[in-house]
Amino acid sequence: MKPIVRFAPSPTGFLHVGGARTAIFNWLIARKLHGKFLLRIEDTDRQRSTEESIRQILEGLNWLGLNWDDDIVFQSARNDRHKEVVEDLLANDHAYRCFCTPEELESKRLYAEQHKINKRYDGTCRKLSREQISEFLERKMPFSVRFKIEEQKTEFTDLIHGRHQTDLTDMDDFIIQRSDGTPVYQMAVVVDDHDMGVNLVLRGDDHLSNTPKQILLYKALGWSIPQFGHLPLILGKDKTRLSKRHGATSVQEFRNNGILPEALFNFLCLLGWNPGQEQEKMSREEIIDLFEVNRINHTPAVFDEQKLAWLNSRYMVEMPFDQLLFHAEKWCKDNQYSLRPDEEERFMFYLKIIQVRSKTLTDLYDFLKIYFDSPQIYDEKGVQKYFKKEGVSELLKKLRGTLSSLDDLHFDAIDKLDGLIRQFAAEHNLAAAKVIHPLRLALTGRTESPGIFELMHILHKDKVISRIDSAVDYINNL
RNA sequence: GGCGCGUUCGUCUAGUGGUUCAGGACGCUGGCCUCUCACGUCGGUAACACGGGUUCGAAUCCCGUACGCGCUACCA
Repeated sequence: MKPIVRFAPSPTGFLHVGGARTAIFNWLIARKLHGKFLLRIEDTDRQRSTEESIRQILEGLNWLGLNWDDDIVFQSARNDRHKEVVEDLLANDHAYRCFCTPEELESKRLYAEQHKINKRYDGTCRKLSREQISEFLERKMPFSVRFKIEEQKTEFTDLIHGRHQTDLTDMDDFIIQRSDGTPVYQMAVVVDDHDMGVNLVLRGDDHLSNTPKQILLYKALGWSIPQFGHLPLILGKDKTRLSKRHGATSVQEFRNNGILPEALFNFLCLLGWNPGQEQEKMSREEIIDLFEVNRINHTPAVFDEQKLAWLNSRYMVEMPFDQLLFHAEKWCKDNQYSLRPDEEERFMFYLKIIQVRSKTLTDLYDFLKIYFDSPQIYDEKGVQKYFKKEGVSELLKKLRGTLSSLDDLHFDAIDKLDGLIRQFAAEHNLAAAKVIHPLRLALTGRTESPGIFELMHILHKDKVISRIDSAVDYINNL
């Protein structure tokens, strides 16, 4: 049977990585077995749901490449249908009206808690007579609708956890419709999943204990029960549920931090699922191919940002050049930097040598900035170590003199620059490093960078000279 | 409180009764490379929560304990 799965976020915030992973796993099953991946927005909580959140969630899914099938279902638009099903349940005696007020229930609960007795609903309204009910209805008393539990236990096989039995004897006759006529979550999911044809529900572990209730509803309605699979949660470093205080948790934040979608996708897959092979960096196609629900773990996994960073760096390094160029050009355009035709070749070369040093897109952009702009600030430690040394200003000035007397063509050959700097150092009785380090700081503002001779070639004569000048000024003003 | 889920290196995990004094990856760490950084490369580090069983034999099966998490709402 082809799986029809769904992702059903409630639009009360950004797309969380936990939600994203749930979406990914669902998407993978659908794509692997040529089923459908549906999207439903659970916006019944009108207070907390926002348009902006919906936008963010869709954007996050798109960014991760999780395309959905069919039209998006908005739960709030299905109120009438939910009511209709509740009416059926009422008519078939699978549910009953409860006229207890929230206040009454609350005080009963409190009492039960204090006296350490079972605090489940006492079933007052379950025993109401026909006459009482019509009387209450006539008096227009508000009521909620409760599901009548009649079975002793339910049983189902969870795709991830295996056989799962629940003793129903101490479960409440749970509410399925609020007194304002809106359905409660348990009711809405069942109706929507059924109507959407969902036959496999893969969701977070936190719904595991709710599943028996839903199964009861399916049975009462005479609907076929989907398969269920419950994914372990994602935890933060301190092993508690991943939340804002653990740092970045929304897909959007990772995007802003220069993480590539394919890296986050790949990483999230590895959280709780094992491909059954040692290779961990996998393309979307490979993952679809290897994905198996029965290789999903049942242990909660800690979100390891360092490993994500590593994976991302692999994606950066192995990125095809045209893609790298695409990102670079987009950045240039966004920041209004442009190249003269004679610069292009050197710029491409620069891209290649900064690629291996960029662990994120942000790193890449930082390197690009070095190409276009003279250093605005110099690394503080570098200044201490190289600029505050005796005679550095004079040394750079002399170097500037030597370089400025060179022909432009000299900057086209990296090995010539190499020879020149080493010779210059030798003439001043210095180790080459003594010249290279201050020069690097002058050209980039940093203590680390790609090879200095490559850099001189890339920046070419004009930029090299003017940056040395700025550095000399800076040193003289120290 | 009740019910449920879970527990292999710091982290992600492999492992489904013997071929494992537990394999891979990230991290950390030592060397090499070197103008710095990164990459690369060769090494190192470190785990079956605890206690009982079952068995010739247990990380693997069973039972307790501890710890963590979830549900127990007219939240989703």
